[in-house]
Amino acid sequence: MRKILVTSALPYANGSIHLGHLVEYIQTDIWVRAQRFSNNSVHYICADDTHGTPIMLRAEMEKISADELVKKVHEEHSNDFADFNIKFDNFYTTNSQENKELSEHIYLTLKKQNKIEKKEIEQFYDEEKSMFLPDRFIKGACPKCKASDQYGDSCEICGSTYTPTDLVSPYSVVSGSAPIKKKTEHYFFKLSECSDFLETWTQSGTLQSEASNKLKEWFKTGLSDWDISRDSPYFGFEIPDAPGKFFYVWLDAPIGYMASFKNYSVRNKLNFDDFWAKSSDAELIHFIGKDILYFHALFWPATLKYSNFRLPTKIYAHGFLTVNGEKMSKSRGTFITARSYLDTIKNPDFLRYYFFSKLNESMEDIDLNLEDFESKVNSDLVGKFINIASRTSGFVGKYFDYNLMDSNNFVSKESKGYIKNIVDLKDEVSALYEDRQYSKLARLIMSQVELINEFVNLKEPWVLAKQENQHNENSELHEVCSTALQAFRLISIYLCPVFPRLGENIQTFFNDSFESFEQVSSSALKINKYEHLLKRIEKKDIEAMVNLNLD
RNA sequence: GGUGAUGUAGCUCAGCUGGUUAGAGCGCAGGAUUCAUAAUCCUGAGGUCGAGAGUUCAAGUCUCUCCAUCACCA
Repeated sequence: MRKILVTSALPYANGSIHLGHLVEYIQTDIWVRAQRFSNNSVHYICADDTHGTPIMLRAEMEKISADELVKKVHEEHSNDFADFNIKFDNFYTTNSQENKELSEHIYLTLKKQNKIEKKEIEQFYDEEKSMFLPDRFIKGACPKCKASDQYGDSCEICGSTYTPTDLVSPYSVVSGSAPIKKKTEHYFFKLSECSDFLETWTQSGTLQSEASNKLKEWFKTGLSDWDISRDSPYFGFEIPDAPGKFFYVWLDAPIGYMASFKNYSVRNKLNFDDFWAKSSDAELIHFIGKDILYFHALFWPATLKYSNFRLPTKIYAHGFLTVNGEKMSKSRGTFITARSYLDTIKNPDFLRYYFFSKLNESMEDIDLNLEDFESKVNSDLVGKFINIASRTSGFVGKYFDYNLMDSNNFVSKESKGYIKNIVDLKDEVSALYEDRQYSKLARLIMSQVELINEFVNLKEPWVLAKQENQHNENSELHEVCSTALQAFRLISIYLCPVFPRLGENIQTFFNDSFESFEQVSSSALKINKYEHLLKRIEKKDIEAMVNLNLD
């Protein structure tokens, strides 16, 4: 049995969860559930990422303290995740005592290892607010195309990139005043000294090959040292022995994985070191978006290594979500929040299945086409999959008092064959989950579903049912319906990690509890009266969802 | 500007190390059926595999150039 610690990236406490976020949480949650169905021991950890200037300023705008804001958002995020059946073992916060202690410990160890140095740098400063400004908080006209109100790092209109100094008449987003340049002392993690280690490590099979290739490019230009401090005022942890200096949010964010686990391990009597010490034999697997590969594949392993912790076993990066083929957009109503989906479409399983049917192991972007979403999900899930149970269970109730034939007692070669084929898929199914080849798995399983419907059409149980002698147990009618329903059960076991809510309904229907892929070697002996397991998506609900997200 | 990726039927996507008439699902057209949430099954129409050139007996699959989209970097 493998011992696995899994993380999803920490959502920033500055905004609501949207469908783009959910690609990752759904991908990870399916993976975690599937691992449990493969009888491995998994701990699934996450937290809110709570520090930094944007949080500080937003709290100010809302006239509450940063702590209050972070608490409020944590509750919102927790509810969103819970309602999508993203089942973290711990959803914690980086604004915690555990995280503070671990961050300090790691920093001090790095310092002892001579990996920290102080350098004087020049930064933009807002005199009116008495604070240093990140690039994103300086706006002005683009030097190239003169578009107004562009950010300090790049122009959204013409796409050119530059530094804030290049802007025409720059101003601080915070106060509106013109920023000045000011010198200050910052702390740096000497990443340049870690090049050799990182270059080897990133090519060692921990990353997808695409990701390794991407990183090669960064090594070509050479790694520069990493600025890990920010000046007061800043919402975060103050650096030990450095009054007025705080850890940059990206230092303590990944440490939040450890902190969340620490908090969880204490409550669940697990040994922290079993998972984080250098000698740990547990796997550590990070699911992330490709946009933060840089942090997870360079800064994070370097941080861990030189503070004497274990390194990640795998880093799995996924692509972005587009909606109807385009970047999510507020003006088109395609910047869809998790909550608006839940309020209109209600059932999280639809989105979970849709993402499942499109995700693979690569970093390619995936597209949510809303029309495709509606027809595909209705057709696959309701039209084909659920239909198997819906079209056969009536006969079983009416003529056989809800009793099913045990698959082992099937006499026809066909029935035996269908069941055996599905049972034999077990290893392939669990391997496809493991490798995150979800879309391939979806096709594999749907092809089985189609075979069963085909079989039912061919055997015409409704014709058999007209014959009196078919109403006895173990008749052909009984065997045909039992074959379909046993197959339906097996497929449900395979897909249970994908749609937990539908899975619940199916388990109730069979009076069974699905926990492991091993259960495909058993049969169900009785069903309950069939009630609709799933209600289809309606076009008007999708429209309502889009409308809710229009600016 | 540099780097990486993507570009296959109306839509969403498969096509491993190059090898018979390029596949699936959805959608569409026609038919079968009525057990089932107008669900299911069969048949069919639809593609110069982004464009051009090259290597090869043979290229969607390799090489080069170009175009488009996306991301990252200075």
